[in-house]
Amino acid sequence: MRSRPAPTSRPVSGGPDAASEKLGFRPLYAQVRDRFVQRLVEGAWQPGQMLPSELDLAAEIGVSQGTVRKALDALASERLLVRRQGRGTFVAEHDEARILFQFFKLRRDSGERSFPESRILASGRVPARADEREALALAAGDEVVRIERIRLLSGEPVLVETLSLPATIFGTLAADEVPNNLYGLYATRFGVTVSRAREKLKAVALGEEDAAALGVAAGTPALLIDRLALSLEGTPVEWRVSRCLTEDHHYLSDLG
Amino acid sequence: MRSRPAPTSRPVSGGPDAASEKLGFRPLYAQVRDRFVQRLVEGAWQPGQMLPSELDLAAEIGVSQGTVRKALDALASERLLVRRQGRGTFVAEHDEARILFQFFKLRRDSGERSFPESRILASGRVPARADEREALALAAGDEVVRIERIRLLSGEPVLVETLSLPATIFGTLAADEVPNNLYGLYATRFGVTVSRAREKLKAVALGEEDAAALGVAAGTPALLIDRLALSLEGTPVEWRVSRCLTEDHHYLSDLG
DNA sequence: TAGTGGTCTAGACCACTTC
DNA sequence: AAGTGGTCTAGACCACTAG
Repeated sequence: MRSRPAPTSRPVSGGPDAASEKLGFRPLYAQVRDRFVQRLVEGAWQPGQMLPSELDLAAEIGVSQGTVRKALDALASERLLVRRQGRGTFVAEHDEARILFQFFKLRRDSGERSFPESRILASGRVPARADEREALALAAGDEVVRIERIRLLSGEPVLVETLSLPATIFGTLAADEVPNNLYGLYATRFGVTVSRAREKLKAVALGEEDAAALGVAAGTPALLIDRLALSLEGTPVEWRVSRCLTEDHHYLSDLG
Repeated sequence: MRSRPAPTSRPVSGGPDAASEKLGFRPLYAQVRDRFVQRLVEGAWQPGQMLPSELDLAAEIGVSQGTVRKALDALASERLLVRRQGRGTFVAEHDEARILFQFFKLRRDSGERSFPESRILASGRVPARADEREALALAAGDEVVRIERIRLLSGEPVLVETLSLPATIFGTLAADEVPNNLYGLYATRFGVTVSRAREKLKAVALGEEDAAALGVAAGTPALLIDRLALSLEGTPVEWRVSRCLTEDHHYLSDLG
């Protein structure tokens, strides 16, 4: 686990050494965590796969079980792994349940939540606009896959959204293969795991087109959600701007 | 620490016992955590106060240092305690910096965030309306302290809000003593710690009064934030409905 | 220098799941 | 019964802060 001296058979007995020579100090369990993340990024550990037991991992790396445990617990709290007592530790999957819980904050006012169905309005690979280049950190001349769709809850249209994806990653995405659960597709087809996102919310008046698509009058107030989704490595992989009707729905945010 | 047998001098040697007799199983560190929360609720540990060291607490309760550590770490992750290496463990305070970070999600579009100043429009103790009774779980005939105020960022009015507080707790709150940082006052004057809140967001069109107060045209889209704040014990202590202009501001939500 | 929290280890036992 | 993660303990040492 240390970065400099060649590990002998039983390397670590106290704390870190190479790390403490520098000013920065990175605990052993954090280094182990990073090593595990690397395996996820490389795809050595696939979604749904069961990891070796804590003791096996500890023996392989040459640290104690407790240190491996801290690393695995950290990754579980980041929702990259799922731990189940008696069964094992697994790589998290982007199934609908997880998306619904982690990334979909819109609820019926009654409190129930359901996964929205989607209807594609337009889709294609086009040169990135300036705002798309800025959001996704692209260079001039880069392309994006741009998707416009409408989403319905219980059959009612509640939002229209525009998605912009870097063509360098998603260039081969065809319009007719856009599923309801996009993040699952990103993972299985492109090996990209969306691990977190930041959303900026505003209130706006709907324009003519959006209003028509949603079947309401132009000028109707709508919740604007500007989402930037980041991969495991922290690079932006999706920019999504949604305009939502909030007559019967709300965005739920838990603080604290 | 066990709930049934009278503890002798050195009680615990393995795991829980009384707990495992029942179907439910509550780990030792969770019981220790609960015991610490109780001290916070009772006010035995005051905001800003330094706690005894881990070893002292462990000796007092009769568990190992590691178990006390897990309990303290849990409370620190709930932001009820603040731990600082080399200094000690302290009871968290509701200073402006914490409020700004934990409860105030409105940002300038430029990204900077600042604490808004407040201007009281109206304030008084009145019978609770039906919606207030429902939000705060009050009974018919109960009273609330209702406050209407406007808040400004960099001198610009950005939101109007209505706060409803149970009079049973905050009945003695006078209009002229409402500070900018309310949660700090709740803690110091009423012994109530706001530990978490849930917010529901919608987009609405401003009514005549709100629009006039904010100096914009009626019908301007605004972000409606409906916040219910909960105390340490989990009881609702404040209901707050804000209408925010989002021309130059947005609500920031981090997912993942 | 002393005291605090933070890390790491080692080993025992408990709770849960599966065979 | 075997294997997994979860809890608990005990003790050593490290990093940070303050007097």
